[in-house]
Amino acid sequence: MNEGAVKSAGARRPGRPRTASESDARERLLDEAERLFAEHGFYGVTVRDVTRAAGVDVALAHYHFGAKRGLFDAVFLRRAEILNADRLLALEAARADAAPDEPTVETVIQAFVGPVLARWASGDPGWKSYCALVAQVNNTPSWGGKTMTRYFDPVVQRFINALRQALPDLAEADLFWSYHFLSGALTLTLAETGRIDLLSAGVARSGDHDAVMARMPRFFAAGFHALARKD
Amino acid sequence: MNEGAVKSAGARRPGRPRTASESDARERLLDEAERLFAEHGFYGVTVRDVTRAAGVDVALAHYHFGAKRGLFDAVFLRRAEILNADRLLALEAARADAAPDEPTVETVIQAFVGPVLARWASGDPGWKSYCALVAQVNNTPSWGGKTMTRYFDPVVQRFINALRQALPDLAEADLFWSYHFLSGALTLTLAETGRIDLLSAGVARSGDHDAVMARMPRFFAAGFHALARKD
DNA sequence: AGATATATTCAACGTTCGTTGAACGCGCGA
DNA sequence: TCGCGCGTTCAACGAACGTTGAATATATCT
Repeated sequence: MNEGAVKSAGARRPGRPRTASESDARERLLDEAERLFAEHGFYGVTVRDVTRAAGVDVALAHYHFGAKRGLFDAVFLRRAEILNADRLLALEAARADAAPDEPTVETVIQAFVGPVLARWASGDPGWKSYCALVAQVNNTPSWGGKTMTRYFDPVVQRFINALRQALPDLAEADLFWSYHFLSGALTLTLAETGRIDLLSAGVARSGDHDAVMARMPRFFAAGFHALARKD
Repeated sequence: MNEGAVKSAGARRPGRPRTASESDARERLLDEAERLFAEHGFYGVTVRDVTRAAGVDVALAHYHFGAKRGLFDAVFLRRAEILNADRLLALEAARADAAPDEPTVETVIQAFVGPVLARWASGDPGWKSYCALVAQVNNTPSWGGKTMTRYFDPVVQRFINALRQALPDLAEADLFWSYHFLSGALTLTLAETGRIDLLSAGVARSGDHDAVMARMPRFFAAGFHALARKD
């Protein structure tokens, strides 16, 4: 008999029939890769780390995803699509609520940060990891900008347009820099490094979704408006 | 004769006498490590990458810095001390300018971001790399928070105090979250990933120090004030 | 049941990793 | 001038790396 896979991490039910496409080993590889990449970065994780955590042979990762980078891209793509759909829905809802007016700056920001913060605070550790991963990529100089652009900026452009309509007096450069500030604050929040806990001696807690949601839209709406004022 | 070190990167002047302690190979190792760590992260760079770039043998890195992590820490510490001193000086200058009043929120923010943005835009590639490195560490979940706290937060606390004095009505949690937002925006700026260039089709440029300095203090001062308003 | 396709493991490849002990060169104080 | 200490190179260790071709197990189809 097969005596490999000594410490199988899987909850694999042996009797259940399964079609080829719904392999749960593949899903487990994605989950473990997500967790490990988020914690240690792309180069800080080996393919063997991932396959060991998933309880499968190292060759299986290459069978499903090709090279190591393919595995990373698959991880990054999986939830990006969900997040983009969430955001577009939230933007449309904000537009519907405000009709026949355009939604306010604060409402647009809420539609932008709300979906990701909700997933982040949902209790699903997969989403927590994914958010931390995005934060790291967004601050990676060599290939982070291009990666973020590719996966997220088509939707981001829609939000930029909505912000532009809400702030007709804001210069174009101001608009993009303001979004840039928002993006940096959001990703640092999602990184959840624990620094704010230490700095504030516990007054503010890294994972406090409600605290962020209560402050971020108002804080950044004020910033956008401040740059729009010409004085 | 020695035929190693084929492509020596050094501008080593052969005639100059030098005491043991001012070895420029050591300095070159720090410079190259800084550049490479900033670009690819800690795990994305091998000790051999660094020594090859510095034009020295791989064993020399271990002689000067012990393990790989020692090299990284030496890189991180070198400019942290300079930056902290810069910031304290700027804070004192702001206080002196405002005396006998307390400096405004916008002035304190200026004293916080001004020194690092000035170094960042100074044209010294070493400082550019260092800033990108800090950005990456600040967004690293596993050990980033602790590292930032250790090297920077003693000085940050002084700025927090100054902000507290400028905004007596701001609740403590609001104060720390506001700083957190500022920190995220600043580090994403320093990361200089080029994403904003792509997103704005060139209207905003990643490395544009003047653009950031002209917007950041006003933008974030407005954010701080917005959370202080109780409505 | 037998054939077929997909999923997974086995075993190994060549390379590169971080690290180390010993030797070497050389300026400087005795 | 001798030797001593520091900076540096040499040569190599064992381990771990990403990747691969072939063998094996499992599920589906005829």
